[in-house]
Amino acid sequence: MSTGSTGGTVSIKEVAARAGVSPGTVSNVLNRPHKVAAETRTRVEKVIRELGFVRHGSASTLRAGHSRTIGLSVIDIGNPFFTDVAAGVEDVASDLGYAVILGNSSGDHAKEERNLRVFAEQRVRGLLITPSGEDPARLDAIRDRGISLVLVDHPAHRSDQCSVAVNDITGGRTAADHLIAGGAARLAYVTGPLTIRQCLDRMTGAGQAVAAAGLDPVAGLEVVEMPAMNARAGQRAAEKMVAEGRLPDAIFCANDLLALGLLRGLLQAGVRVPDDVALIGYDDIDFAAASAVSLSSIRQPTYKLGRIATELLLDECDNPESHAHQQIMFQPELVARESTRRDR
Amino acid sequence: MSTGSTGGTVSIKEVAARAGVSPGTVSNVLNRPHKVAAETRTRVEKVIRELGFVRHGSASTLRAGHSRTIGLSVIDIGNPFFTDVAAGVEDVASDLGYAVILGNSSGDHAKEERNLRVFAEQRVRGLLITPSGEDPARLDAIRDRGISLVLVDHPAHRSDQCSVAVNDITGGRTAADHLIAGGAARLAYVTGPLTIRQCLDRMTGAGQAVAAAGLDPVAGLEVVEMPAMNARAGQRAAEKMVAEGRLPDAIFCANDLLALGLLRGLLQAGVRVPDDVALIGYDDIDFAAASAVSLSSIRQPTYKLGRIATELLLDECDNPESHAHQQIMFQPELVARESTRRDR
DNA sequence: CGCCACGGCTGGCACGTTTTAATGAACGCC
DNA sequence: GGCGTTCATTAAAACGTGCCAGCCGTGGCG
Repeated sequence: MSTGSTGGTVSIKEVAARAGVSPGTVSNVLNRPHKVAAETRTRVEKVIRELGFVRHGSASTLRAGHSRTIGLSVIDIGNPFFTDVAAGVEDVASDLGYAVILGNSSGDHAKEERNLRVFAEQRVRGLLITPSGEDPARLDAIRDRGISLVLVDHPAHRSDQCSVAVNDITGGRTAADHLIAGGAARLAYVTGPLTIRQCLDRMTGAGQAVAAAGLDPVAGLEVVEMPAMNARAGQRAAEKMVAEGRLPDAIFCANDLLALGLLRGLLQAGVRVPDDVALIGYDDIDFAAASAVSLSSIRQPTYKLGRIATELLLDECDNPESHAHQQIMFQPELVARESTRRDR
Repeated sequence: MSTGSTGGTVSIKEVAARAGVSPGTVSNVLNRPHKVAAETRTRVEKVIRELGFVRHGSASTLRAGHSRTIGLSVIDIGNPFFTDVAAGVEDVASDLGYAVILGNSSGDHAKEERNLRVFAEQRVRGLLITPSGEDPARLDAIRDRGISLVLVDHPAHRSDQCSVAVNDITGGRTAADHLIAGGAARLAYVTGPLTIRQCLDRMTGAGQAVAAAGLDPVAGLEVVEMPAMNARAGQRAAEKMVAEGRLPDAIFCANDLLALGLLRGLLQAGVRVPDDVALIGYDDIDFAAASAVSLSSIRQPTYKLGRIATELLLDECDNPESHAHQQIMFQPELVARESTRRDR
């Protein structure tokens, strides 16, 4: 522990005075050490340590015109999918000296708007966003403000923008194919709002699989749309389907939270999984493997999504000339477990 | 959508010019609207909208001497416990116009240090921290810098500081009592590093229960210390205990992630839960109820923890005089499920 | 009628940093 | 020995906002 008991805050000026140099030199020590004579540099660094000086980020941002923070706007921080993404983001950002400002929209459009405003006020260097709705104009407005943008889990609709996504149509088709291969002829798709692109794409993929298998495109895929995408909504969906007495052969859930809730609801109602109904989720969150009946799912490279998105973003920020915009699309992967075991 | 196509950034000065007032008046409109005549105010507000002006947070921070951001330092953002806390924090902060900067230490002391440095650079108004180790001096150093501090999930050791915690000793005792009441005589405690206070306290509580039940204080509570507190560590603990062939009557895990991993490991090894071994976790995360054998646990008011911590912090920031420091201690609650069912 | 009070607004300085042009010192070269 | 060159450092001007002192005009009161 050093002597830095200055009580308040210590500025570059005080460091300069104590080290017998000008403030400019201290600034150089901080930002362009190579431009400073070795002896001077070590002397200044010593004073910095002694005084416990830490650079005033706001002053720096104000002068430099840009900050060392990025914004991360997600739809539901309670969903392990986004948590994994956030972990990837945080790791990369932290390594490169950036701070991450977290914004959780809870699917609420107004709240997302408010978060974006906060990001704008903070003059974040860049923004990672999982847009909750289709609204290109709003995103363009942000870009016009000079804030770099990378779409996370959402393909870009223009080539001058980075995005990192996973093919949800393929994922939906893979899931439905798997269920059909297991012998299901009547499928249900339990989803969140279909205004969410992911939900819609996964449905599209499932529809393709149903059609390709020669099943009835309407009766073959019943769609159950819930207002939320958490475990509670899944449980309610189960209760609803059981109450209405029309259970399909197999159920595909738009994410694992829905699937886990649904699973619980089915089991409580005495429905056996996979014997009575097969079940598959989406995301392959950690808890999918540990559930009552281990849950089949579609795995996405979540952590990697966060890492790569952040790398793209910071590359765009730090090397604006050499940066090449990329739209990266990963392919999801089937993870078959007990909930779709076919030996029935 | 307004006409705000200024391309770059628009300052208070331009707003002032366009509205025919001085910059000071615009500042007043933003910060002390009541000091401005209604007519002038609406005119300025109109221009603000038209130009798409958004306040430069850094300039504001620099001048005002404090920012509208708070730091949140957690140990593992992948743990639903912390996610719930973060959700509570985000909700309150967002409501009061504060931005949350997220720092995830992953239990890494150096990384936590680095995050604290970033927080200091950003001149966060306050800091919510779940300290990963006992190091009061470091926290005091932060307070000396004038940054308000609220300890989350950790009782304060001094009365001039706010903290929000849950009684872990009680929780540990409750868990062990429950296992003993179920007929267990030989308990094991599977935990993360005992340098973590929570792990230690829960062990202390369990030890009290063992002693109170008249069991052997040594043989009655075997301690298995793992380097991490996630599902993987839990699974490894199970494999280890099974391999060594000495399974206790009941296992108490320091958190649900460990317990879920352990549960999976036990089931894979053919050990029946609760028939062969009873199992209880800690935190009562959402997924505890949905696991293979639904998991008994100790519930903590997680979301509330985050909310109240943030409310205390922002009260301390915004009303420094009237603020009364509080050390809040919640009591945890037993949630009994299948994994400790006693009819064996 | 003169004076004061007050509401409403303006002007300008300060916050801490970065950056650019200028300054000084040291040095080799014609 | 003067001169250009290089290197290390300095002085000063921004960046956009918040705050304070002060200005002006109006209206009430003695």
